[in-house]
This record gives sequence, structure tokens and C-alpha cells, in this order.
Amino acid sequence: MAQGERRATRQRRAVEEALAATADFVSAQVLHSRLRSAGDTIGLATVYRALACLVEEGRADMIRRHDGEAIYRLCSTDEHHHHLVCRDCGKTVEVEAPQDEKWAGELAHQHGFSDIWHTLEIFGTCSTCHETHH
Amino acid sequence: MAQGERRATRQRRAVEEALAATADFVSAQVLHSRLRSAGDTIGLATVYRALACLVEEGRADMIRRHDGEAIYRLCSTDEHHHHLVCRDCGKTVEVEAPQDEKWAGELAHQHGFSDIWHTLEIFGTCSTCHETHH
DNA sequence: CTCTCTGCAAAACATTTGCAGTCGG
DNA sequence: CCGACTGCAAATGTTTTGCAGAGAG
Repeated sequence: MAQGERRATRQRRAVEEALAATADFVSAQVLHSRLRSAGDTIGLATVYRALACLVEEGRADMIRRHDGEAIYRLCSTDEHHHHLVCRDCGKTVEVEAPQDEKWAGELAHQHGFSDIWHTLEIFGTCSTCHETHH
Repeated sequence: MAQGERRATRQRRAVEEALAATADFVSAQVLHSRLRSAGDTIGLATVYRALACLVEEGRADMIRRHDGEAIYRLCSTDEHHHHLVCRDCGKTVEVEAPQDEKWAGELAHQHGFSDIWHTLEIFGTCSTCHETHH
């Protein structure tokens, strides 16, 4: 957890590559089974640990589905942004909210809050999944 | 789950009252221990079931903390709104985002998404907890 | 060599479910 | 009375942790 050094191992690399190969948000579980299917030998715990590192380093985003599962994605930019996520397949579109940044900050400040952090995620069903449904 | 009739029981009422007595978001676990401490005899599973009903009926809101725990609160209005929540004590301020509603809808539509749903929660540390910290 | 990382199995949690008994309407 | 509701314990599903051994630097 606390980074004393942080080593580049085969597994760590594999997780990052798998994450990079996915344009959309994926859960640790899914990522793990993909790696296994691809022939990699890696434990689920290791996937979780690797993801935690990436998030801690600020190289990946983690958001929560409404059902509580955590889903991850490599950050494409350093800037704060939000997502439009398909709740079925996970397909993601990165979007930015015009003035939410300062709006949220000011609002919070007015109420005496500090260390502000905010989420804005839009979930929906993408056209592909919509058709597939029935 | 599916409402065939829905009965008003002592436990159901107790959960709703306890929720009403709390201006802020609370987790099912916390609500349960409060009820127990207050002398009520009620099972944790029942609390979960009661909360699920309230949410289903649209009488309560459920949001997810970043750590994945679900927290609940009675809805004060029927209108869609967002929250400014203290991550330490749970203190909540109800806020509304100017035009996020239509913005999110249009944006999603442009990308072919349907059944839109969105979250916008602002987390921070309220002044009281900020002082308490050190 | 040393110290972090890994795998695995067990543990920790939050939440759900199966069931037999309870009780609202 | 009938069927929804309850408590409890067991089951789930995700994420974390303990530990002995492996491997990066």
C-alpha cells in the first residue's frame, strides 16, 4: 500500500496492459478472468493489488457502479473528467461538464466544506445493448 | 421485491422513523445499530428489506460512498437533486445543479444511450469535522 | 542479499436469501 | 385465513489479508 519502492513485475505489467487494451471500465474480476483466459498466470488478489497501486499513483480511475462493484480504467488525461457508461457492456465515453468544476467548489465552499471531491457519472444503455436486449 | 400489497409493520415504521430522524445519509448497518440501541427488536435483514422498499417506492435515496457502502436518506422532494456530503460525519446539504439534468440527457442521447440515469455527489469535510481533525 | 511482490486460502464485510414461524388486513 | 413480513442463520459476492516462498534491483 504505502509505496516504499514499487517494483515492475510481470503481473503488474500484465494488469496495466490489459487495462490499456480496454477502452472501457472493467471490474477487477473481469480483468482477472481475461488475463487468465489469455494464458497469464496471475492471482485475483494480485490484480486487486495492482489496481490499487495504479489508482494510488493516479494512473487509473475507479468508480462505483450503482450495485457497488468497483470498475477501473486507465486515465487518458490528467484533467478531471466524467464518464458516460453503458451499464450493460461497460462501454465508456469520456465527457466533460462545462462548469461543474468551479460550481462544485464554490458551492461547497459556501457551506464551509473543504477537501472537495466530486463524482458525476452518467449511466445508460448504449445503442448496441439496447437492440440486443429484445 | 415485487409489491403485491405491502404491509405496515412495526419494524417498517421504525426504520422510516429512524431515517426521518436523521437529516443525513446513513448506512443500513448504522441505522440497524441505532434502532437496537434505542431498544427496538429488529433484524439487520429486515432493515435492508425495509430500505429496499423505500427506495423502490421512491421515498428514499440511496447513494454509494466511494468505499462501496450504500447510504440512505428519506427524500425531501420528488425532484431530482444532488448532495454535498461530509465524508466524516455524513452531514448532508441538498443542492441542485442548474442545468445538469437536460445537459446529461442531451449528451447521452447524442451518443446513442438510452435509459439515462446520473449521479452527481460532492464529498468534502464539513467545518465541524475539519476542526475536530486536529 | 534484501525487501517487495505473488499465490493461495482464509478472513472480512456488506448484502441477500431460504425457511419456518408471525401477524397485518 | 392468506399471504406478506420477520428473525436468524447460511449463502453470496467482492475485496482484503496472512503467510511462506519467489524474484526484482
